[in-house]
Amino acid sequence: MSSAKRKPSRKAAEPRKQVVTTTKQQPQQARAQDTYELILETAGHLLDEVGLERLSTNLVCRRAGLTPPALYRYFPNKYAILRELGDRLMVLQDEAVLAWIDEGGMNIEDFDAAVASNVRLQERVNEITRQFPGNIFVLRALRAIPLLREVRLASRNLVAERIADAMIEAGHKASRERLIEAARLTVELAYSAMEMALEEPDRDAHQLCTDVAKMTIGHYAQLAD
Amino acid sequence: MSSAKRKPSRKAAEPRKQVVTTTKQQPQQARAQDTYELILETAGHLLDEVGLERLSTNLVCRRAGLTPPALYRYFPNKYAILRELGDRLMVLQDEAVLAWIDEGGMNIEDFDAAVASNVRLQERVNEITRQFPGNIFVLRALRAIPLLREVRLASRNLVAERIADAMIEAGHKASRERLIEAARLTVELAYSAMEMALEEPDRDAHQLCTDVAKMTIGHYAQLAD
DNA sequence: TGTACATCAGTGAACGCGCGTTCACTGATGTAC
DNA sequence: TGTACATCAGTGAACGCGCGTTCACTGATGTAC
Repeated sequence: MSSAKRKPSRKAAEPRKQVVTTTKQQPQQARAQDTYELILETAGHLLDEVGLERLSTNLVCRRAGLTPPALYRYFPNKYAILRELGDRLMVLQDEAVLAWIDEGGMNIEDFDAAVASNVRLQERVNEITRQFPGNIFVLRALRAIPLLREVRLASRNLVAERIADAMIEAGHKASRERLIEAARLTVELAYSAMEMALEEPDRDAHQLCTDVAKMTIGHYAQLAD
Repeated sequence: MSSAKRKPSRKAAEPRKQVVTTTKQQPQQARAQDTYELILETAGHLLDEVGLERLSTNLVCRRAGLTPPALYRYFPNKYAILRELGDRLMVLQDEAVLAWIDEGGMNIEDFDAAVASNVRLQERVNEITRQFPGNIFVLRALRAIPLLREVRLASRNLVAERIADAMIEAGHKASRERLIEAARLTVELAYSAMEMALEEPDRDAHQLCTDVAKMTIGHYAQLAD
């Protein structure tokens, strides 16, 4: 579809947005999967080294020992790579949250115990993120690049809905809409704290998680009037 | 200094970081100030149109009706422009917060009244930001570009300290360090909510501010044990 | 189990473009006397 | 109040570079019989 549309090739230096298809092309056969992974891994490490702005497809190729057409076969541009990285990080985080809910992480009456449970979740998610190559830069890209924002928002909204549903099951009185809205905000708060912990490592991460947990649990409690 | 170091011009494609001096050059004489402002204004509007990634010095020049050396006289690169824009937005926001503190916005005992006061501040800051050209993109740049992060953090830390001091004056028992730490988190929460309101305009902004205010005031109250 | 062939995966080399940056210059603004 | 000169502000044109992208091709992997 994108290749078909590219043919006409207007000569005018048009201001049109040239909507970048972030969907990647044909993925696999045995060794192809390896290079696909190699590209992602290389990009992640390059992010840590040169940052978001200086990452380019050519640079990834050089570093991965590939020629551009090889990369091109799987990713139409650097945003497609970032999108895949962002997708994967979000999925990992989401899984941790959903597992925590399934384990009953939210079925706790006592305030302090609920806070402690929430802290455990945050620290688990933070650890997962810390081990992900290019973590901070991927998170920044998810905020800064319009095409990737939807990945972030989709993840946040999914998690917020599940949290809301779990609260309803636990007998919370507020409406589902209201709970989702509240959960979105608390998830954003957790994101912020995670980025703070990653970007300012001299900060007391445990204290940060505890504060976030107290604000979160307190907010849900307050919502029950 | 940077020009002196540039002379040797190694032929090797070095991986050295070439530290980008974001400090701008000589600013003013009568009309020069106008072009300086024109550059910033043009950049702000271009951000809204093409986004952060496609903004370039050449593009700003074309749009502003200037030749590259004219821009170059004041800004060594596009990051310097973004830095100045970010600086200005942060200063505007900070002034609003400090004015609110001076007006006694924090000297309120009653929970609901304190929440209402906090909401008023947030809405004032949001309005200031909304009127700033390129607002969302400037905020994203402040998160995504390493050189600009310090601008954001400096603003956040300044505001957090003032809030902590105001709380101490109002008789809060916790230590200054602890209060600053808490304030940093609540300021980040306010940033997040502001970005949410800007990026997802169909959201109920007033409700969002109220939730943030409740979490914030609740957190400080809880800190007093 | 081996050969013949189709499809998949990656190469080597090159392209046009816009970016950042610089050159030597002209025109505008201010100032000394 | 007017001229002469220094400094400031901006022009026009060009450069090298790396980026995104594409071409026609070779080599690897799987499959039919």
